[in-house]
Amino acid sequence: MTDDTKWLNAEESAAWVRLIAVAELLPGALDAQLLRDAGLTHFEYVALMALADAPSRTMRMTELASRTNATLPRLSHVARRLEERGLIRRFPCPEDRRATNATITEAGLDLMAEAAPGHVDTVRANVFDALTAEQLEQLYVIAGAVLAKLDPDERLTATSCQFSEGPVVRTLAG
Amino acid sequence: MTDDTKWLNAEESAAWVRLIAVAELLPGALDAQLLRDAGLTHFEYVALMALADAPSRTMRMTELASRTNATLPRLSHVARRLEERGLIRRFPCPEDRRATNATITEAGLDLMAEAAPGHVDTVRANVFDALTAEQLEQLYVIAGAVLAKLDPDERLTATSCQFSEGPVVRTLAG
DNA sequence: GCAAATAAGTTGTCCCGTCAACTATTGCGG
DNA sequence: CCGCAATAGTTGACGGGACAACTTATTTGC
Repeated sequence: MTDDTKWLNAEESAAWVRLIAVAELLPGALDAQLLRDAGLTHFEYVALMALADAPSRTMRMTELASRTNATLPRLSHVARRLEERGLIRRFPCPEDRRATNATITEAGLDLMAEAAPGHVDTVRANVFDALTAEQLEQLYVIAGAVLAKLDPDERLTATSCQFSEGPVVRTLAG
Repeated sequence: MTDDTKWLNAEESAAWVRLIAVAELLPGALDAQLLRDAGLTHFEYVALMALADAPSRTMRMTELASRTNATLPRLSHVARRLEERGLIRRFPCPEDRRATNATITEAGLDLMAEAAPGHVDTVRANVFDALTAEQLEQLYVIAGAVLAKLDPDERLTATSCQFSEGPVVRTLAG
């Protein structure tokens, strides 16, 4: 039986098992903490953060969907729920009346301010506390190389910094 | 306003954005290819692979759930569907009559043999083709360090190698 | 040995995401 | 300009996963 498939060697296989395990467990860990402490899924958190970081805290639905790797129907459902909770507001775009703009509300910003510290703690506890400075740099490079394949247009990474002294914190600081 | 939260610095924030993007995109890419070419989700693929690699191609439901990071109800639903498709069989465990054993069938092994090459190709195309040998080693170490936090019991990684000349391939060759 | 506690699975319900269909608006070719 | 394709977004139906309730079997404690 001929087999021209280039199977993974031992090193690749071992690394793959670990990478898959991380990709499997990390979202669950983030969701669990955010749901428990702020009633938000990680997806909702990212979407709200994207709005908070946007100019005038407003973004088109299509743009937001692209940045968060969501389909438009998914984002529409999520936006409806967030709007019902008073965390965002939607209104038709003046320039293109097909489009809808979403804005994070003050209540939304308050919730983000409340949720962010616990989330950052979780990120540290699960990831960065385990890494050296050197490994942090390596992770950045490796993830970048993989993303060049998975996300060649850089839809997900074309975002301003999310956790340092960004617009949200500035907003909170007044 | 005092704030004792240790926010992410620029390097950490940049690495985090990329890591989250990978964790977000990778499962979708794997699911898409496997669903298209074999009608299997990545979760089903991993579950079948775990069975194929198990001694006598059989495993307890609880053990399989633990290895695949699934709740027991979820695995039960998935197992029912896989059984309806003739890919696995379930039968009560003789030693503990509470328990259920799952076995992958010949049809299941055939499907795995059919699906594996395309899956490995996808893994290479999206991950390993982008990495140097040095980065492969770094990825292994970094993912291991993160998993020590996320999965201290090594439930997900206590598996035999999945892609090199393992039991599945031997079964196919024999 | 028996009752209570625990463990293994299954089933049903609810919620979220995907897909398909639909509306409304804009852009484009003739 | 006018008709048609393309774009933006919403809605409803369907399917998968989480959670709770339940059944059955085993273990533990007395």
